[in-house]
Amino acid sequence: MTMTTEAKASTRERLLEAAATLTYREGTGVGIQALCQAAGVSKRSLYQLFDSKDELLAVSLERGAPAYKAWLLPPAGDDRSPRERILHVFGQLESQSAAPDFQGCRYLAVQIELKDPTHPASRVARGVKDDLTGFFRAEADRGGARDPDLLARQLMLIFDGASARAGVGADDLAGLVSPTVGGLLDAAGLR
Amino acid sequence: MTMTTEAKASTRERLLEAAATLTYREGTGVGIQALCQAAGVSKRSLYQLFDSKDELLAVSLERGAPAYKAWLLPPAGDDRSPRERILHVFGQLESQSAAPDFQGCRYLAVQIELKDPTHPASRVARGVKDDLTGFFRAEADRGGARDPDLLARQLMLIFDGASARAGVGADDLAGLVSPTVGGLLDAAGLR
DNA sequence: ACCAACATAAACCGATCGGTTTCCGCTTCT
DNA sequence: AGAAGCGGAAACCGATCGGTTTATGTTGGT
Repeated sequence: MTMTTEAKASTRERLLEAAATLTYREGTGVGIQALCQAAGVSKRSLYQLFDSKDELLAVSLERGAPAYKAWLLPPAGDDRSPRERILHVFGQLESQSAAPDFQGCRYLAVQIELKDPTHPASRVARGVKDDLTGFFRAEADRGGARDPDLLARQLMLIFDGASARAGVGADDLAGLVSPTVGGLLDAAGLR
Repeated sequence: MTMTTEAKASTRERLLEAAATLTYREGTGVGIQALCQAAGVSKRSLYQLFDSKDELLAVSLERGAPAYKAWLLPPAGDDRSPRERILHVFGQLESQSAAPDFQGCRYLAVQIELKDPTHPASRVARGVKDDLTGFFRAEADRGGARDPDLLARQLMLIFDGASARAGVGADDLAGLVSPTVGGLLDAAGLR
């Protein structure tokens, strides 16, 4: 057997990483030539690892999702209150928005750029967004919100709005997100 | 004189209209071939009316801005309260979001698609967004909000968030926007 | 009736698109 | 050492990109 475990997984990983980086910075319209060059991989290798550019984008987005969630969401077995756990998410967003290369939530951007909701990458993006909505609703529920579904939708409104505004450089979110979310949680009666 | 008034303005107008329609539906990446075909105009005419595709996009966006504002904002000499005037904007957004071909705010989409903020079309889009922010701030001020600047930023958060969420089909905004904005206005002490 | 301006269709330009194929070097196993 | 296969470089495919040019109407003014 040829080292089944431990694997370096290099060529595929480099492609996925390059796809993640370049499509975020330049949009989903980046050429596969640029992708391959950035990854140091030949087009030949690309097309024997993936069926198409679309699939590469989708897999790249999907592979990055767990890390994104792990970074955005609080640990599962957290002892903090739902309120604090929800605010944690927005704190992460706000801190990320300070980065010089921040361009907003990549999953939202992908859905906007690829107008077609049936595009594989768009489907993956929608799934990630749905997961975040689910987190909000679960916490809203746990915190005894008056209308957990409504609160979850409101939080997503703020999340995507903040992400988009900061992503296009229209706002830096400083002193904006926390009070807004706080007000929402108060109004929802989140204990 | 060759009919200075009354003008049919056909060729240029058709191009601007086609640009508005197609870039909204398909994104800023549409080819000029498709643009010309939709407008029933030759590429030659395009390039003697505009310097480049980028300029065409920018002019198209700019030409549509007054109509957009007229539709979105309440009449200038309105006798309604600031609160009602602000809610009018969100009512318009919500009603627009029901349309089957709604894809979110085109000015936000343009900024996200063209990552480059110096792109002429991106500059135009930013200007329109700034105008809306200015409207919110003016109304917040007039209504005696505790912190008019903060309220304006919050309202833009909601506006862009709602536009993006509805645009990608993640939410239909029904029963979501009005209570959320209402809560914000209450919290800001808008009389 | 003639002329000038404008708009069209279509060929053309070099560059790039997504995707395929050929060739060749390098590693790795036997 | 020899065989097998992975992966990189690069040519190649037809199509399209943004943009230019030529040649052919078509129109309206005098």
